[in-house]
Amino acid sequence: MHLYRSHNCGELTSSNVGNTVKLSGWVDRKRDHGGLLFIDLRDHFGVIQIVVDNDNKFFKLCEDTRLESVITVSGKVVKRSDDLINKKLSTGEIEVSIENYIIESSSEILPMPVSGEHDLGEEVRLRNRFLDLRRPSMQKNMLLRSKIISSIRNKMISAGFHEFQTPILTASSPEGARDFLVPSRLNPGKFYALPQAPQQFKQLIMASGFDRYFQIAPCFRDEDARADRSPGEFYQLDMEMAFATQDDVFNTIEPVLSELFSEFSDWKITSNPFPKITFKEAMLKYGTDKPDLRNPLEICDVTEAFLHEKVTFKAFKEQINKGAVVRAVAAFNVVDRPRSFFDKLNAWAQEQGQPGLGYILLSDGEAKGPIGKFLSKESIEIIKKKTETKDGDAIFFICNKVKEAESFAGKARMKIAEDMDIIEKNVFKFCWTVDFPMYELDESTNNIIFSHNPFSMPQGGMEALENKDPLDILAWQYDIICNGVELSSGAIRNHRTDIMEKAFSIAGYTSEDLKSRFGALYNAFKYGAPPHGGIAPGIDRIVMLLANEPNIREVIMFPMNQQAQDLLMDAPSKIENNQLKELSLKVNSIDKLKK
RNA sequence: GGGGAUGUAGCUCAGUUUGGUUAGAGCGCCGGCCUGUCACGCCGGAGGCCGCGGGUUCGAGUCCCGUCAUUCCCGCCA
Repeated sequence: MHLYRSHNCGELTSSNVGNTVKLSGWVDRKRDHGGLLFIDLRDHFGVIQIVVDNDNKFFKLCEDTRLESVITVSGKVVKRSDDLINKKLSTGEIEVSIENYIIESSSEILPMPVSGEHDLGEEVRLRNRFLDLRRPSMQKNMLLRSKIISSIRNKMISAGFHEFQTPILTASSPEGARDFLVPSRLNPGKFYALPQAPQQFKQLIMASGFDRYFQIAPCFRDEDARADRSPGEFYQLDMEMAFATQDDVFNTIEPVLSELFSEFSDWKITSNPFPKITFKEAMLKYGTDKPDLRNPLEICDVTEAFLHEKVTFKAFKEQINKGAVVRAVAAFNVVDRPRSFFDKLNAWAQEQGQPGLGYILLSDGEAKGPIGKFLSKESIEIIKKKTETKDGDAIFFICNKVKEAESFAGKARMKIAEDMDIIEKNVFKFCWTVDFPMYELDESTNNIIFSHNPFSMPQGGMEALENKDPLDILAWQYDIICNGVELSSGAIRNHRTDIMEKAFSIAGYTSEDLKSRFGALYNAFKYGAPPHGGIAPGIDRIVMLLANEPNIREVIMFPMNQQAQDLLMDAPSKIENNQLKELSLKVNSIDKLKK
């Protein structure tokens, strides 16, 4: 018989009754009855009950074995009598009566519970991640992650893509997020950067004549964390296609995502093709470029209704005269809600730093509510028509400068729907946000800057760059959204050096800037580059959605905490002086350093 | 960098509103009892810098100031 096991802890059934088996695993739980002792033995595959009588020579040893110790037992598989069957366990019809017992590795007193599902503090979980990961829910998440990645690889390969690795030690890129830097020993004073994404490499792969590239790519960005943003590093399904239009990219990635989501979830999924919403429309109707379409409420502009001469609502009128707009969120069938429903929303708005959340209630053909009395018949008609509301509905108003109004209306839309409990459940709602603007105005400097990726192809190409107002130019740039979570940005790239120079010059860069900052790409594109485009959905976020976890750390094996510290490995850590010396580095104000 | 929440036993938390005897519970741990449990049960015990520092007070887990840590959000994330 094998040194450690003949079976795993999850596979034995009543068909094995009478067999002598050997099992290894962790002591999940013990129930000591003095004359009789039960051990729940757990491994990756399941849990099985081991039973020992007190006339067994191993009884005392079993009693003394601490939880989470690793043991090897052998014994006979015994059928449990009908009244002793445990239906919660797949192995619940049987148990193993031990004939031999070996402690492979005994456990000290645990710093946190392992068996059972407990709410535990993040810190203790991360510091003892190897224990945390033993818990069935974490085993399940990690397995899901593995299967998702494997499935993605299969789908991409069968769609004609090839996986290539790109460098981890590369050059710092001037655009985008803060880089993680790595000092070079052989080149004193110079630094590598970890890639924020393999963006330039994948475009170089296209310029190198490969047709369809993908990679489960590690990406590194030194930015602050969020619940859905792991600090430091994350993974993307990075992909790029030669001779591709925007629709080609959509038609390629949509089936991958929808098949993936239906493979790993029972929830309803948006059918292909996913709806496409322009950036402009998204900002108006949803107040964000990542609309959560599970929420049926929409925003619309009703500025016009408040301009009417008979409207006496000065608070809005004065702001409108200064250039503000009024956005409305219509909430259907809320007339019977208690006053507290509206008061709570108003209080919430004030917590958000707003003056409040004004509303009207349509009832008996009239507009009631705090703002109702200021409105004229005509203006109410305009509002009803624009918001498509009727008696029984309420309309909430937000008046502010366009950007602020959009953003707060977006928040209010979600908050109102949450309070109404009308956000659709158990469903994945996908959409594309398309037609992002190529440029935007930097409000602090009044300069025109790239609004997203400077390598996106402007819609209309050179002609648009030469003739249009830069702020009106759209880019072949798109995001894919699921339930309000941005899974990825992508773009059709600018593969023409002449259009690139023009595009950069509009944002205030000279052709020398372009060459020095993005020399490799610029150079490569001088010698014949295919039109190309791609996208890079975030793997961690996909797994998070499919695992239905609210926090991305639940689907990452060894995540860092919010301060970008690995509590298990104690990273980042101090290094020896001779290491610094070898790298020609000196650390300033060392007394300020923590620990 | 800014804002909110939290910080009490190894773990999860109560106690803080209204300052007042020796700071409690469950799990875990140690000891005892228990032959059918499966979150086993029962009895007993150990375990506390109430995050840290300062202040107010006769007296501070509780009030005030500061600070640190964890977390969520804003900024940031082409």
